[in-house]
Amino acid sequence: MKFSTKGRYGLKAMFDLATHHGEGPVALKNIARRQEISEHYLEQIFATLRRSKLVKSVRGAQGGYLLNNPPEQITVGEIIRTLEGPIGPADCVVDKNSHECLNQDSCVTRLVWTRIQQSVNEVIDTTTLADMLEDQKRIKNDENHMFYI
Amino acid sequence: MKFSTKGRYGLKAMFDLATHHGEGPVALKNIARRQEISEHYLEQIFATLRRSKLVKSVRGAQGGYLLNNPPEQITVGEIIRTLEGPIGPADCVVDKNSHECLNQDSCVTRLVWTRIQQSVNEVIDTTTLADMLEDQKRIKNDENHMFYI
DNA sequence: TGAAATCCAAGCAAAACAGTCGGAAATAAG
DNA sequence: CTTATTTCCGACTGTTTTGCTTGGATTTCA
Repeated sequence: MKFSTKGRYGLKAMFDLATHHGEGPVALKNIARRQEISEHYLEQIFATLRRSKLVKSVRGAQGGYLLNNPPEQITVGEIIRTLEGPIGPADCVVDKNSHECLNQDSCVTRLVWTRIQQSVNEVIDTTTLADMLEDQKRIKNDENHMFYI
Repeated sequence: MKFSTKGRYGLKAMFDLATHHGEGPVALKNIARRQEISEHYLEQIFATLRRSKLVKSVRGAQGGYLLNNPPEQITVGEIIRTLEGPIGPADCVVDKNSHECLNQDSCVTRLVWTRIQQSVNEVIDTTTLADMLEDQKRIKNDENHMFYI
């Protein structure tokens, strides 16, 4: 029940991009340094993000990546699903044609998986990069950083 | 972001046990047949469940497993955490001493992971096996089974 | 005594994970 | 025009996790 590094690094990197939104292209090298992620590995992640139109790239010297939409219009859910695939605790709630639910009894456990899936969706689909920028402001203003523990 | 077969089979098996609560020991062979799970693999799962006192065993012929507490007192969360370990989308919200959060910026993404974790906890910690038995009654009463789709 | 069950320890193939490596192509700056 | 910078692309690889299987030992009821 954990996300892989693709999803975790990807969200960090997208948030990094959001903090530099409006300042022109950001080079992977800088994101990699700030977030302590292998640059080559980040390349793979950004290839996926670019193909799904969450970012756009500028090639060549002084190039880099930019958000393809303002932070208000990019949800955590879009980022994570792009990098992790569809979210759900079991195949039978992700893939309609799963063969795990032949038994009628198992439909009840499926109900549990569905509830988990929906509660995760609720969080990730209602949180945008702009919301995260707001969160960061609040964290920065609170000197002892206690409220989020 | 998926549970492994241990968690998924484990919940199915525990629900199976719950449906036979009060009828004496249930043999793994029967659970395995009903839920279409390898019997030997189920053994491993039940070894874990037994060590964490969610079930008790009766050895020998006519033996089997029983819930160690009534279905009202066993939550989905207990079962899943026993079999999957602590739940959370990233190490930094599961393991306090994780080294992933050195950068202050990353605390914001951590806030997202925490919200996901809490919303999953809310579901699994408030659902008991007794709730699932109730769900099954509702499903059985609804002939066309449409409400849970 | 024997069948039915849990208990226990190992082993193992396949898949997923988390990268690395080497170079090609594009572009801005000097 | 050249060079440094940067994205782009594809292949490869070691490690870990997953999802079992196998083979037996032990307990207990009939």
